Amino acid sequence: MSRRPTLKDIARETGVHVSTVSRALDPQKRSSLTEEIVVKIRQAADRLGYRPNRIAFSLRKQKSMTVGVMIPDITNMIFPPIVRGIESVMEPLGYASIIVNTDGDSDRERRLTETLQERGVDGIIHTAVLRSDPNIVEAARQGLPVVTLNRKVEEAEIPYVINDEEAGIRMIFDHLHDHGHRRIAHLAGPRDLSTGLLRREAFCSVARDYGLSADALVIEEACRFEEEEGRRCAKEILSRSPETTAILCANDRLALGAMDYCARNGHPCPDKISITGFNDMPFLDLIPPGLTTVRIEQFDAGATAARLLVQMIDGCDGKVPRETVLPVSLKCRNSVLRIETDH
Amino acid sequence: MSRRPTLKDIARETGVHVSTVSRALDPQKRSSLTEEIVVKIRQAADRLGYRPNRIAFSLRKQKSMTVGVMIPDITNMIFPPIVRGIESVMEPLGYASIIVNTDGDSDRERRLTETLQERGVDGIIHTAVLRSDPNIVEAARQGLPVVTLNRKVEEAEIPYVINDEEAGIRMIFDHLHDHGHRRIAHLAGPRDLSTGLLRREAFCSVARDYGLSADALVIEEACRFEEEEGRRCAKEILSRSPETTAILCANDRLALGAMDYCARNGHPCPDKISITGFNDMPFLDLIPPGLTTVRIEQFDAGATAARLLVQMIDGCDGKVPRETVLPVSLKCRNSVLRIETDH
DNA sequence: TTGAAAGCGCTAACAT
DNA sequence: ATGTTAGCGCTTTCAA
Repeated sequence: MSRRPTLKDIARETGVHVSTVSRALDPQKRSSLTEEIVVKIRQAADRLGYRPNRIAFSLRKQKSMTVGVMIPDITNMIFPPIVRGIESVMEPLGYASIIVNTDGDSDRERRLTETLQERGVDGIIHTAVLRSDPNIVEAARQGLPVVTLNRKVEEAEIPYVINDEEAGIRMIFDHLHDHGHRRIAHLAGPRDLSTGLLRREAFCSVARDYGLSADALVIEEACRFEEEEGRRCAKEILSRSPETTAILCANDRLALGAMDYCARNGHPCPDKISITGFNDMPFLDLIPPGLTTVRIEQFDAGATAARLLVQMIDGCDGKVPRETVLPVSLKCRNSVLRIETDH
Repeated sequence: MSRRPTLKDIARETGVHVSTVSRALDPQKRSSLTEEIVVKIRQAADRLGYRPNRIAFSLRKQKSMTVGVMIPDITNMIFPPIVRGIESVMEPLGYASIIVNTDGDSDRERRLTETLQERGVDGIIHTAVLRSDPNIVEAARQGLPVVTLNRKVEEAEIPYVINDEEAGIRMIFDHLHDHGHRRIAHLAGPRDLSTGLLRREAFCSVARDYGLSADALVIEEACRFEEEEGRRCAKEILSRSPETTAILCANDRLALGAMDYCARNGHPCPDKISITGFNDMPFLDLIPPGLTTVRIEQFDAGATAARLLVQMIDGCDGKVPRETVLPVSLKCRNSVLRIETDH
């Protein structure tokens, strides 16, 4: 249990200076040394079981090879794939990720941002729910590389990666319309979350394109992206507008809640009402009747954000696109019924 | 975008020595300074927006205030709650966690263990699937604090936190037996995963207690904890032993797969066959008919492991129990039918 | 009560 | 091609 060997130990062992050892162990500068001494040093390093001390490295180079990943809550199933996407590009480059859960709490978020900065992270990937967040913007303004995921950033020159929410809503609206649905209600997400707002706006926009007037639209807004809110809003929609044939939900959990409510109250999906989701979370295949939804490539989103961040860290800020929009796709299961058009 | 202020900057600003600044900012040693100068220093620190450099701190104190968390795969839904449990005790103490995914790959695991050590983690929480893992054991032997989750460790003096698998299997077996089931098959997990083996052994042990001879037991072993394997093994069980009235599965995903197979092949659960799971993963409520399973408190498991690790880091090794067994509970839904006993 | 100086392990500019 | 030296930002003896 003796302490880890350092360059100094290897230097003593091989009778050279520590800087020589440092050079011998650095693939970049190895070339400027005698083959013979390099071999000797590497052997000694192996023999002693030398492992570089990244902390000392970080202090010296002012580079921690660490990035911060801020997410609302890792237990929300959409985030693990994002995290793995980030890891898939960061880890091979030698970066470690410190993942923090903000719980959407802005106070907590501020503290965590500070913590990450104290730890000298080289950059931050900020997977946002809240549409505005001063702390991270401030950090970015101070020169810390930041990339935002899932949120358009107006405040600063922060590059962001988003999914094509608008296209997704359009796809699924088209899909419903193609199946004869004309009375399509929207079970919207919270307006203060970016996805909630974006999808709602997209819904209105698409509906307008189909010639529906804005005030004729049935929209019910959930307070949170949770099943319980899905149930509540489904009830509201059904009572306010009984002729509704389809509910286009802002995400899968709301849709699942809506389905559950409808099933328990004489409107089984899809026979009596069609319901759609957004996200395509895992295990949807196992939940009857099978939710038709919009698939988002979470892993890719994470990987893309990571690649952008690395570019920024490497100082290629100029080449980093301000906006990256990732394609989404329609995932058809069995929650949409083809119905007769009225006329 | 000027660089972050350091102790030296505050020293210059206030006209004192950096060591004085260091003391003034350390709650522990503040007492040995003049009230007046402490105030002056703290004000200057605030004004400059001073944030301590944890990397320099780490190098000096040989303590990174960072722990490594090794898990197989964060996208496996049982792990996020564990991670949050760990975070819930670590973060308030000032520790950050570096989470790494091993994918059950022993080579990857070796590399990641080294990476964590290079980064000077103060300890590691190792959430294992594989029953044996030389790398982490070696690290522990070298004096690195290590706590293992979900796995009994024979190899070394590593403290471990496990769930009471045996009690869980017994509960659910009792439950099935109480409901009249006598022909209970076991859909076992992979034998090389700790939970797979433990639950299988528990099943055999309980069956023996009920007077069933070992060679009469119907056991089918899955190669992986996945739905597809659940389907395959369910088919196998049904064809080998058509009189089976209940399948006790080693985890929820296997149970879900088994349910799916049975439903599609004329044995709907629970009417024709009763099926049980293990873990109580999220969303089980939404999947009909509702899987009866054993609930594991993943969050608590993570928190418990974290508390043990902190104790070890603090040098209280003596007081750390070698074994911690967490209670589990029965979660009844609707996948078990009461049937008539034969006699 | 405060200052001076050393050093954690490493890299890099400069010197030889 | 290798050695010398300084220093990243901090804590901590030892002196005063």
